[in-house]
Amino acid sequence: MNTHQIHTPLGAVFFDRPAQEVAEELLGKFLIREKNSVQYAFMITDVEAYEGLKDKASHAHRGRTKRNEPMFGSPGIWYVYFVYGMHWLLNIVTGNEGHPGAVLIRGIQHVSGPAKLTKFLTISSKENKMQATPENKLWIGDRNIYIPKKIIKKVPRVGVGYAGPVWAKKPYRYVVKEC
DNA sequence: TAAGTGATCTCT
DNA sequence: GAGATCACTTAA
Repeated sequence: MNTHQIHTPLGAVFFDRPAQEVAEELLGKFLIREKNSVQYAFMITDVEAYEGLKDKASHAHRGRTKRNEPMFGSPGIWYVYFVYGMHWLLNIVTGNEGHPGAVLIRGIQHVSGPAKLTKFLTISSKENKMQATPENKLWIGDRNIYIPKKIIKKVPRVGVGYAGPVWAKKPYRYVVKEC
């Protein structure tokens, strides 16, 4: 394909860092989906970080299983899993191979809610473990937009009460404030 | 506020 | 193999 590339695709270098750092910087980046040779780009506005084995809210905290295996994989692959019998959730894997970490993409402009997002972009198990690259028709691009720290809200993650008071309260959800 | 829905994980 | 749980959404 010979499309004019206005976004720089983000790769392993960007994602091989702590999930909290990647999460915050993902705000203002673009989630890009290609359908029928057309690229659709949406600015990321809401994310959550899941970092390391110690994070009790993370799927990885009980160690490696078949389900959470992608979290232990190389930075910049997708971790897509099924919950509540009906929803797919999209995560990008962070940290080096063997170190479990991921950022849940909760919202893009005009689509709030992690399960609505995957439905809207037709994301499911097919994307699990795939590299986030243009070739795979689902990736994250940088259009060099700067989100001022002032308008980033840091709040507790959603639906993680089971993690206990300490981990449930960590402000690992990053949201771009509405203006 | 509660139900829907099924894969996954943790016990027996 | 059984039972509980779950990074959610929608309708009431």
